[in-house]
Amino acid sequence: MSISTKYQPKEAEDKWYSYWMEHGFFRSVPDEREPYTIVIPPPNVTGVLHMGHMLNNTIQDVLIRRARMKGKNACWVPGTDHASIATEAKVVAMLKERGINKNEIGREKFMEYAWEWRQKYGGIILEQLKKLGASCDWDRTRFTMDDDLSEAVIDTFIHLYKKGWIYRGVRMVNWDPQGKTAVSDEEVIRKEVNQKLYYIRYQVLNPESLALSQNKMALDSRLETSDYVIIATTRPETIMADTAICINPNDERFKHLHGKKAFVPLINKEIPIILDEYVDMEFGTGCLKVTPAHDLNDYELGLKHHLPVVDILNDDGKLNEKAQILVGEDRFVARKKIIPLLEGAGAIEKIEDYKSQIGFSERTDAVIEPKLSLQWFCKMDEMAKPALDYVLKGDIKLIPEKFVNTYRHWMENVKDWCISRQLWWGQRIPAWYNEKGQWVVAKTREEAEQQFRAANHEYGNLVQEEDVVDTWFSSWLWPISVFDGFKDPNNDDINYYYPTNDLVTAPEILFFWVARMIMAGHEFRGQIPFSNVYLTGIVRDKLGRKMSKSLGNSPDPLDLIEKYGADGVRIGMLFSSPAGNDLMFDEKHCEQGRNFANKVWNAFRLVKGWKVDETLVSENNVAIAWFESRFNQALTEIDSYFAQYRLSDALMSTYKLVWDDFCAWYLEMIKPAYEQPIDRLTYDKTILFFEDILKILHPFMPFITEELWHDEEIFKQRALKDCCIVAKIPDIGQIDTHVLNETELVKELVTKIREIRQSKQISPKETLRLSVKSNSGADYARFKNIISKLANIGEFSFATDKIADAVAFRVSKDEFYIPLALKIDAEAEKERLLKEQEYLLGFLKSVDAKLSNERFMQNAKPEIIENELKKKADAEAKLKITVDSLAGLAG
RNA sequence: GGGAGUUUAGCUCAGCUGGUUCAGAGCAUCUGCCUUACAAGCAGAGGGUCACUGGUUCGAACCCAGUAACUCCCA
Repeated sequence: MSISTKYQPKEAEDKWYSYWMEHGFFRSVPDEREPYTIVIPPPNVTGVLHMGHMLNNTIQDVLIRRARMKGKNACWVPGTDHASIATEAKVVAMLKERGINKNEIGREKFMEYAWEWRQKYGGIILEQLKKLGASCDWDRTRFTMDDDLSEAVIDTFIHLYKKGWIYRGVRMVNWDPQGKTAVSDEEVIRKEVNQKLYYIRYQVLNPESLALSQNKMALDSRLETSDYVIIATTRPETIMADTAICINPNDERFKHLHGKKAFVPLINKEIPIILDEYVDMEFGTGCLKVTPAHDLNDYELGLKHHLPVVDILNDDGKLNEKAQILVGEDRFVARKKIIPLLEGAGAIEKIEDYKSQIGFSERTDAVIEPKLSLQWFCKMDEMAKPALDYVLKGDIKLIPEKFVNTYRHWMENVKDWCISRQLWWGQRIPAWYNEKGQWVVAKTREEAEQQFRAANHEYGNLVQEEDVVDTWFSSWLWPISVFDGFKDPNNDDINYYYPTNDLVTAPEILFFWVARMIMAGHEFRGQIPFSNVYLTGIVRDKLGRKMSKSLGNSPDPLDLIEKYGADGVRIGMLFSSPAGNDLMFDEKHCEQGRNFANKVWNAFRLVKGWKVDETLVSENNVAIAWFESRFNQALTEIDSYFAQYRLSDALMSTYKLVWDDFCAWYLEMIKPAYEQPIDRLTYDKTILFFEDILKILHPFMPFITEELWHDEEIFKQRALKDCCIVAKIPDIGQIDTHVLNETELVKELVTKIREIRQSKQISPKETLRLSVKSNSGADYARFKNIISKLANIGEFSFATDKIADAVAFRVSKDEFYIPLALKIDAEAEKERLLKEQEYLLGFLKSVDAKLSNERFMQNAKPEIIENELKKKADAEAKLKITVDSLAGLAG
């Protein structure tokens, strides 16, 4: 035999991926078949493939390949999203390297560079997906900033604005001072950070001196009072923005402060002491400084108590004139510099170490600043209702189901969506301003002018809104826009492919992507966008840490593919990755996957080496009948696992069918002796089995299966388009439970004999004699060949009585004897039998206890009782054999 | 602080509405094998007080209550 004992993935992978592409197997166009559609969660254009993508896309590819092989018209739409913040950051960095400043070149020029960047690097991740074997319809590749998709974004913006669901308002947003843009809650990563908690004294105004407050002398005397409040803060640089001190009205310690005022240190600003039960008496000093411009909770408190808002920070995080001191300093520098100032003023009580959660920008890693700003918002409440109902009614299934609770919780407490971003890379908001700051929403300048004209407003120098919309405002349209459902709402594609079938994504984006796609589906098509949402877990390392670039604990997927083959890595990802559970990634799984591919490869080599002798008569009919039934039984299991989206279980069933049943049992049963030929019937049947095995393996391991599929020696020459990728998954055939059950007994028998060899140190090469006393009615005669071959039995006989001087053992109710030249250790044998007897008696006792319990007999279902009776009968039969054997030993 | 989830073999996980021989799988471990398909392998074996405590029940890994530890989401 010439082929290698080891499967070499590399060559097969390149060859077959190109072959599939050339022959258009990934291509889908509407036809009369049932569609099966998946739209890819578009990866970020700036991204490179990471382990999360590997898992996610392996799952999608398994689903899509299986659907294709089930005869459906399978369509997997690929693409990328434009990721405004990340991409803009990359482009800015690129320009900086070339010595270009974004603001100097202006918007239009910047966009040219950005497109240039995206042209160059934007496709990397899709190329990487091909290495994995992803069978996407690449002709349908879309990008969220393609003209059509962008137009859809603008049109939907206008549509929602007209409905009154988009509005402008001042809100506290998460401000990224480095990216100089608002980011959504979901783009803020909270991390525990070691900080300091500063205890700062605020002088309390002495009311007795109030009357004298007009002159400076009097002010000094007022400040001389020893009465002060202490607040605890992690952000001393914001004290200049304080507009109140808040205490809990129930706090006995501070009753004397009710109705008084305090002074902000350093700037001596007078602020009221207000009362609110919001303040936690246990935390810090029980006194809270209220800084409405720089803290979300304080902002709400400020609204409630009608406090002024003093914003002391610029967009870049530096202090402005309103701070009065440290103007122009960065917030962190200011924090350092203000401490000595406060110390000098005697305002620092103490400083403690403190741990707290701080928000960081996902994109720039800058500390997020809560900031008040004028933003565009999309109202969520009305859209949330139907989107929630789809899931609660089960029109859309979340897998695993536990996410329904989380989904409901979020949808019932949904907040309006801040959709504007202070960036250029993205769809520019279609709002137009005149010189007076009046504005309209319109698709074009001309339309805007018309609207201004109609309203009798000036429209000489209209300026378009500078901000773009959030990237998710494109992504939520994805399942519709990839099929041009906005541009041409009644086209063949959208009518055929939409609603799509499955969406495979991460639970982290259940809300800001999945939920919003459901909203968009309802709002713009009156339909769900997909029927099932399969939520994958997070890929973690062995220690349970999330894989991330910063930790450096993530292997490069392409290196893994290089090392273990794409098939091996796919298998590795799917092992132990039940839906919704995190996956503790271990390279060992990939190794296991590679080993499995190699196993299939070698099984193939075995079969390939056989020569057929047409004159031989098959002796393998039982083996063939058994494997046929076993195969169909496994198919049933696999189908049911797929129906439940339990892919790792489906894979495991397939793995065991191939490795254990086919390789370890079936092939060993039928394998001719070395260099001996095989009969025609067995050979042909085995080839058919092999072909079926390749088919069920294909969704998991596309490359090796396609490679073997085209072996001309075994399968003859295939037509150009006769490929495994489009082969039909076998239908489930008949299952003969009788042969399955009897074979299980035979397998157990063979294992027992092997065990006896091992324990008595008898070489597998030494033939043994076996006598069978079948009490169960199982027909061991028809398994004679199999048993002889697998257990190396030379003489096979049937007995009606016990045989003395032989190793005796039992499988189920049947008795077996192996006469040995060795002496049987009667004592040890007796001990073994006594132990068995003891166990059986105990077991019987427990069964009898149930059967003699009146309440059990009354309450238990009939089939349970029947089963207990059967257990009793079985145990009694076994007991009798054991007792007889003991008697024989004694005699 | 609010919500959700997890805890079963050394590791990763199954275990459906409680009822099949003192709980299953894969990996890892141990023992014996280079038996001409495969050492990326073959054959065999060992390994668990189902987190803890109590309750319901004829019967609990499974249901209920409490405790502990961990994880995630929201504030």
